[in-house]
Amino acid sequence: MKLEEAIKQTKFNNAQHKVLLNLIYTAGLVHAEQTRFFKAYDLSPQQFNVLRILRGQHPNPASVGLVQERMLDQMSNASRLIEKLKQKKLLTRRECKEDRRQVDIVITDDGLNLLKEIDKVFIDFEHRLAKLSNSDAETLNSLLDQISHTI
Amino acid sequence: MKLEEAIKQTKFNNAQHKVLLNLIYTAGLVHAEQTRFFKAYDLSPQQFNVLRILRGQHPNPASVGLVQERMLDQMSNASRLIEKLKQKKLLTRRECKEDRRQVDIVITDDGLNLLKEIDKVFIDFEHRLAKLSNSDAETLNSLLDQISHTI
DNA sequence: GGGCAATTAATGTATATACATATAAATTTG
DNA sequence: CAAATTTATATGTATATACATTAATTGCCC
Repeated sequence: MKLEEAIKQTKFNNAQHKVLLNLIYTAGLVHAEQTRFFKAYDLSPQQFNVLRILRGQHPNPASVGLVQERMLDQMSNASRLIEKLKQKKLLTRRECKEDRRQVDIVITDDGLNLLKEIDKVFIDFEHRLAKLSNSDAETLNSLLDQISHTI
Repeated sequence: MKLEEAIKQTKFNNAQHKVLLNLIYTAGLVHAEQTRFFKAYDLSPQQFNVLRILRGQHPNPASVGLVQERMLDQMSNASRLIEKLKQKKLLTRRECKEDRRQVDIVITDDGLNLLKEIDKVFIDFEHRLAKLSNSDAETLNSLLDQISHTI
């Protein structure tokens, strides 16, 4: 559902004001769909994000800090997210030999298999969410970049 | 900071995949800035949203349901948000005479004054966040509409 | 009018998040 | 090399959110 219908408002102060509402609204929709999608795998979108980061490093370990700096929203709970994934046996966490402040985090075979399973349907899912031509998608990316670049 | 720098990733599967990351990322930045902005008024962005909805109805009362359906993200805690604003004396809540299941919610003079104060700087703040030409802003709105329309 | 489904709001609960602080190890500095 | 500083991670706490459930009231249908 488009913004106007969703919030029952047809007039906006200006296009910039509407952009901000639309951005938050649309991102919220996308986030909700992603949450629903990943629920079938007992993951949150962020947990999936972390697993993908770990796969990118595999077979090398990653530290909590490395995961955190690559996460989409860098809040302070990478620790707890990782703990959750460890409980599900999707990653291992052990003290780093070289720097005992750090922990070595490695995705497990279970984690890799889960990602492989998700891979099968993930691209289709993303294209369903972002139903845009390549050129529209590129335009959208560049406009979003304009915003994030100045914040 | 742009997406690529923020998540230290320069290659994406395709433009659609990047759009989804970019959308969540940029909306997160905007949301964080809004949270920071409203903190000076001891409000959350959602609380501000609720106050504006109530001002739109003033001097008529609004029900919890009406507020909820106009909110940007319609979660289930409109009740609790309203309770918070009542504690701050920014609105009043009383049983609705016509339908005793409902409650009549009205913004107080304190609430209206607070909004008036925020109004003074809010447009500038929004233009700083969405630094786009009118035509770019309109393009962005239409691309976001394309996404939300199909979800 | 009595019983039942639908509506409205509030609450319970688990998890997520923001922000501050704590703890421990490494690094710098005098 | 000891003290102070910085860095890496974990934890505490308050609030936010998603989702399910409850409680009260209304409207409907017979």
